[in-house]
Order: sequence, then C-alpha cells, then structure tokens
Amino acid sequence: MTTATTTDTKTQILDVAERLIAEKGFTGTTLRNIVSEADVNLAAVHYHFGSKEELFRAIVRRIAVPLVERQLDMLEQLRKTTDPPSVEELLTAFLTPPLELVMGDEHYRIVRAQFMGRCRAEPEPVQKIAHEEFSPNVEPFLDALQRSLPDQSRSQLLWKLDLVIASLIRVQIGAGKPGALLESLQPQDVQATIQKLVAFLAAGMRS
Amino acid sequence: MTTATTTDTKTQILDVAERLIAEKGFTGTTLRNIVSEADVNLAAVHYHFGSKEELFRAIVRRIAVPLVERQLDMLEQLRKTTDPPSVEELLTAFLTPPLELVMGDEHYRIVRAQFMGRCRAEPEPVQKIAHEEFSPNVEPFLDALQRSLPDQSRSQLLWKLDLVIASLIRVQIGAGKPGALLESLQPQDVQATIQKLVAFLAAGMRS
DNA sequence: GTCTATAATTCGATAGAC
DNA sequence: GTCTATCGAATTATAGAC
Repeated sequence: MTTATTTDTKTQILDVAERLIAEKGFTGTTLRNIVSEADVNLAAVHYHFGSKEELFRAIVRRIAVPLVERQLDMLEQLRKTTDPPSVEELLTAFLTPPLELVMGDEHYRIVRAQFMGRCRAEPEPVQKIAHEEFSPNVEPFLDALQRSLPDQSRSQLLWKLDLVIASLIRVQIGAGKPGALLESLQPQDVQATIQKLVAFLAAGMRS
Repeated sequence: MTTATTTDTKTQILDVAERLIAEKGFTGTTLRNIVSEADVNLAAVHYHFGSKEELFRAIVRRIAVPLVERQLDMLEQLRKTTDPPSVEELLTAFLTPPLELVMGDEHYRIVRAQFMGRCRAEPEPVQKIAHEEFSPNVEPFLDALQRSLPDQSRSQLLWKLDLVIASLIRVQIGAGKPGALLESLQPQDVQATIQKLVAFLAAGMRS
C-alpha cells in the first residue's frame, strides 16, 4: 500500500472518536478532543471524513455492518436446523453478536459496547444514523418471531422486540461497571449474561 | 406575592428548557435556544438558576420529587393491604407514576416522558444528576421485591429491576411516536400500556 | 428583576502553503 | 496527505446600567 500512513491516521481517528463518543456522547465530544488524543491534525478529520457527522457514520458503519451480518448468519443457521426455532434460540441469535463484541480487543471491548448503547439513545441526527445502520436486522427477526409465536400480532411482537433492544442497550451502557449485569467481560461470564438475558426476555415475549 | 413576574419567568424557563432538552438533549440545547423561545433574557437564567447545570437539576427535581413520592406512596399502600404483594402489583406501583405523567398537561405530556427517558441515557454530568434525583425509589422497591421473590438473590433482582427501568426509559423516549408501545396518550391507552408492560416484565422477573 | 453589552472561550470548517 | 493559520459563528457566563 502506498498510503500506509493514511490508513493509520484514519483508523487512529476512528478509534479515538469511538472511545470519546462512548464516554461523552456525540455532542459532548469535540473534534479538537479527538485530534488531540489521536495526535493527528484537525484538518485531517475533514480531509478523511468530510464532517463530524460523516465521521460518526463511519464509526457506526464499521461496527454495524459485520454485526448485522453475523446476526443474520446465526438466524439463517437456525432456520436450517430447526423450523420454527424456539424464542430462546432466536433471542440468543439476536443478542450474542452485539454482546460478544465486548470480548474483542483488550482495551476496546467496553468502549464498543458503550458506544453502541450510547448512540442509540441520543438525539438527532445521531439516533437517525445509528438506526439506519443497525436496523436491517429488525425485519428478518420479526418475521422469524412471528413464525415461532403465531398467536401474537405483529404489532405486539414489534414493541416486545423494542424492549429486547432496550434491555440490550442498557446492558451495553453499563458494561464493565461494578454491579452491572455485564460486570465481568470474561468470555464465560458474557455467555452466562446472554443466558440470563435470554431467559428474562423470552418469558416476557411469551406473556 | 410581590414577585409574580419572577415566578412566571422562572417557570417559563423551566417549561421551555424541559421541552428543548427532551428533544435535543442537554448538550444539544443551548441557553440561547431556551431564552429565545421562552422570550426571556439570557441573564435571567443565571440570575434564577446560577448555571446551565443547575437549571437542569431544577427541571429534574421538579419532576422527580413528586414522582418518587407517589411511587413510594403506592408501595406503602400495597404493603398495608397485601403482604407480600405480587410481582405484578409491585411493578404496577413502580411504573404507573412515571407513565401517568404523560397524561398531564395537553402540550407537555409527551415532553415530560421524553425528558425523563432522555436524561437517564445521556453522558455525565446529566446522568449523575438524574440518578441522584430519581434513584431513591430503588432500595425500597428492591426490598419489597426480595420479599415477594424470596428465592432470588438480591443481585439478581437488582439487574432485573435495571431492565425494568430500561424498558420504562425506552417506552418514555418513544412516547407519542407512531408504532411505539405508548403511541396514544389517552388515559385508557396508558393504562393498557402499563398492563402490557407489567405482564412482559413480571414474566421476566420470575424467570 | 430585567436588560444591554461584552468578555473569554470554543466550536466546526476551510484556505492555502508545503 | 499533512500542516498552520484563521474565519465566522456559537457557546457559557458576567459586569454594570436601569
């Protein structure tokens, strides 16, 4: 690659911006905060991303694209083996990819979880951008839920899935904090958290 | 009262600030936005509240104090009649006061619900302030839940109550939006929403 | 209590040299 | 691609007249 330093600068900006926005929120984070900690020039942000908003979209996309892909993969795997799958299996396929993100890089696992939770709870235009990137998983899972719970209306399942997402966001925002459900980020503890969460939510889905 | 206009100015600032922060968030709302729409002078904010942060605290307190009081009242009523109360009764006592807020003033019912949801999902110092004002309800309800579900550990009940609050926040943020659980704000629809939410969450609490 | 005027910073964004 | 320098606008907060 003839532009190795460029890639590094771009990634450096993305990494630092993701961490700061996870802590302080989008409006609470300034480009100057980002370039200061990333040790890059202020103009580099506009050169690589165009604007603060487009920088945010790039961060979201870097997370959301492989995440949604993995969710849909797991859903597809389920449909191949058991049809219709149980509510627990569907919820596990939905919740595992986002919660396993926290087991990634040593220093970034908390950041990534908090970022996801934060950016879906903030005002416009943040919420709109995050929704656009994360939402392609909703319809396929709604369809699957409909087949597994045929006696519930689609509107019912929609607001219940909404509460599933709300619980996911809460767990993500609190990830790593003492007393939180996802306090420890060891792989086996993450798996245990997923199981508890699935049990809690599956009971609600059936109510 | 010798300071009738003062009270009006103060209330006017509180009302407009609450609405704007509900829409745009704390950092996304400027004092100039507030005084412009409230048709008061910029200096009046600092005269009456001291700073933007203290203004926010005043808004939160105006909502939280009577709300928490009402939650604890309903809890006390329950303990007088049935001991221990059912999980459904406890959740109803917890969820009814915040969700009935949306039935108040004609123009402000959506605003108030959104404000509550928003300010508990934002970064510091907003979250800290909101937590300080809203949290006095947690311990009493945890105690009551412990008695109604004696075979679950306190740490279990804690993260489950956390998910209850997360669901409440989600419902509040989406209040009034098409497709949301709390789409209509008519009193009978709010009651129906509370019942659905209680059924969903009570099943999870018992899981 | 309310107002004007302004201080003192900080913001996102850009022009232009290298 | 990276840098300096800066623009224009916006921010919270205050000083001081009325």
